[in-house]
Amino acid sequence: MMQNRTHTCGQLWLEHVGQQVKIVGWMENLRVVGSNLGFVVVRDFYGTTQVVAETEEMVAAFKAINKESTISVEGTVRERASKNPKQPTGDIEIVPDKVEVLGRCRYNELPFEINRSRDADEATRLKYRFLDLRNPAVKSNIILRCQVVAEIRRLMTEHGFLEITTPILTASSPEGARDYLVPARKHPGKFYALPQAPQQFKQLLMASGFDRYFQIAPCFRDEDARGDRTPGEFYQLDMEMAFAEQDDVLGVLEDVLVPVFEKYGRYGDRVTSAPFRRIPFREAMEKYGTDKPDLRIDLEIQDATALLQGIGFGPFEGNTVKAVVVSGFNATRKQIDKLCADVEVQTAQKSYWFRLDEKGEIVGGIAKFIQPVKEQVIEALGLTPGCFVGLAAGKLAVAQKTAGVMRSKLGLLCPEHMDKEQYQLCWIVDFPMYEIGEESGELEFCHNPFSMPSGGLETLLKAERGELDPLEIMANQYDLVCNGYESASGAVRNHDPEIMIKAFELVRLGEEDVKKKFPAMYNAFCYGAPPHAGAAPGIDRIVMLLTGEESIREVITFPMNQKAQDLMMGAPSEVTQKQLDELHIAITAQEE
RNA sequence: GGCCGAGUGGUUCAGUCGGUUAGAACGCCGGCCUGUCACGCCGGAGGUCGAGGGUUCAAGUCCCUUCUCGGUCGCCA
Repeated sequence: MMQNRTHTCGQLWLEHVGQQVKIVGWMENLRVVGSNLGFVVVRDFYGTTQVVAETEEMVAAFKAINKESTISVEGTVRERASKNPKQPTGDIEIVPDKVEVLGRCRYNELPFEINRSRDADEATRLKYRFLDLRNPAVKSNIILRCQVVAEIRRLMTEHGFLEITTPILTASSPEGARDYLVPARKHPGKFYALPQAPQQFKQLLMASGFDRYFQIAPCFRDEDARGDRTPGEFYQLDMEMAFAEQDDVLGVLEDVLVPVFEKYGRYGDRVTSAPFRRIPFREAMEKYGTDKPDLRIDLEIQDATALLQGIGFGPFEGNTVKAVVVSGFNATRKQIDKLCADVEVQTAQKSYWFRLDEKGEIVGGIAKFIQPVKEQVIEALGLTPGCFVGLAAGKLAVAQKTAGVMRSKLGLLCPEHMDKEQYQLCWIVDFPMYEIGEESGELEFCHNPFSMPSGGLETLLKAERGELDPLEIMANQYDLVCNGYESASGAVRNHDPEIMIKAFELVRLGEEDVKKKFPAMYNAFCYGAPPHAGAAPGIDRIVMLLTGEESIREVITFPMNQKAQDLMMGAPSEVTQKQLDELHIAITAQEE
C-alpha cells in the first residue's frame, strides 16, 4: 500500500496514463449516471481530478461518503472516453481500486455550496471561513496576496533594505487613532498598546544607523470599518531610508510597486509608468475635490463662483460654487435624482444640476436661474449641446468635496469618461502642515507632526515672526493614490529636535510636550540623527486593487466583520474572573 | 453614535391591494439512468417569514419597539 500521495489533483495528464497513482483531497462532487457508473471530483490545493466508479460496489462506496470529506484514492490513470476541455486534467481519470476516508464530513448539508460561497451571506461566510476558503475563487486572492508579499520582500531586499521586526506590545501613542490596549499584569493600572504603525521604531532604527529598513508590518487601530478599511488590524509595507529625500522614497516605491502591479494586477498590462505624476494637494482639491483622485476619470471640476453669484439662487449666494461638466450623460430625470441623492448620502450636501439640450437650451434642475446668464455660462464652462452640469456649493472645502463626489459618480455612470480597466497611479504632494481645527477653531497639525516642514526651520521662523501664514506652510509629505484609493502615505521626517520644538510651538505646544509624547524619538534625535524619509503602502489595499475586489475582506484570510468581531473564533469574548483579577481589571459596563 | 438598505426551508431569492394550504432554483433524502462534468428524469422531506408588541374578522405584507448584517457619515496623526 502506498503511504503518501504520488500526485496532486492538478498534476495528472495524458503522459501518466497507465500509471498506478494515489491522490488525496476533498470529495467535491459525485455524479451517479447508472447503478454501476459514477464520477467523483476530487479537489486539493492544486486542482481537481476525476475518479470513475465502474462497479455497483464502488458507486455504493462513494455514495456512502458525504461530500467535502477528505479521501484518498489509489488506482490507475486512464485516458477518458469523453474528455472535458474545460478541466485542466480533463483528458484523464483515475480508475480506483482502493478508496479511503481520511477525514469524514459529518454533515451532508453545508452552510453554503463551496463553489458558490461568494454568493452566500457574508456573516455565514465569515463564521465558516475555513469552508469559504475551500472555494478556489476565494482561495486565489489569498494565494495572490502571498505572491505579492513575497515579490515585495524580494524587490525591497534587492534594493538593499533590511527586514526588521519591531515590538507588538509597546506604549500608547497620544496621536492618531484609538489604541488597542493590553493590561500589564505586573504593573497594575498600566497598559501596553498595540502599535498603530511602527512609526517611532523605524525612525529609531534610522537613528541607529540601519540605513534602509522595511517590514511587512501589522498595524492596529481601533476605528470603525469601511469597504476599503478593515477594522482592528491591517498590514503595511513599512519602509524608511536614512540620508534620503522625497525623490529617493518615491523612486524606490515606483521601482518596487510598478513590477508588482504589472505582474500581479488584473489590469497589469495597463499600469502608469514611472515616474508617476505629482499633484500638489491644493491642485488635487481644486481639480478633483479629493486628495485621492481617481485619474481613470477624465473629468475636472471647474470653478463657477463668480459666474453664478447674483443669479438669485439662494444656496449659491456668498458661497463657493463648483461645477462638473460632462458630455454624453443622457440620464433620465430619475437617474439624475438618484445621482444627487447618492451624492447627498456621501457628503450630507445638496447638489444641483442643469443641462444644455441638443437645441442649445438650458433645461432641467435649476435651469430657470441659469437662463438669464446663459451665454456667459456656456462660454465660461465650455458647454456644448447635450452637456450635463452638476453643481455644488458651500465653503470652499465643502463645495470641492461635494463636487469631487459628483465627479466620481458621473465617471462611474459615463463609460466614455472612465476607462476602468487600468491602474492610474499618482503622487499627491505638498500637503499643508497645519489647519484650523473644526472643534477648537485654532491652528492644529493637519496630518502628523513627524513630517519636516518644507523650508525647514527658516519657514517656521517666518511664520513665527508673522511674515508667513502658518496655513501656507507645506509638509514634506506624500501619498500614493491608485484609482481613487490612498495606497501609501509617507514623509520626509523631522529629525531635528530644534525644528520639532518650533513646529510644536506654532500649535501652542513646546519642548515638554514633544518629550512627553515621543520620549524615545526626541531623546534619540538629540544624539545625532540622520535626515530620513519613508512611507507605508497598505498591503491589503494594494492586493484589493490587484484583484479588483471591492471589499477588503476578500483579500484577508480571516477577516473580522464591520463591528470588529471574528465570528469564526468568537472574538472578542468574555474572560474568567481569575484572568481579570490577575490583570487588576474590573468590568463596570453591563452587557445587556 | 447618526442616516440608508436588508433579514422568508440548509443556501440564494420571489411573494401584487392585508385574504385559501407561503412559492422557485440550488442543496438534501429516495428511485431510475453505462460516459457524466452546473449530468438528466421522477418522487419526497424541510418554514414559529430575525424577535417582541400593536392595528384588524384576517398580518410575511400595515404601525411601534428591538436585534443582527451590510453600506455610508462621524472616526481613521
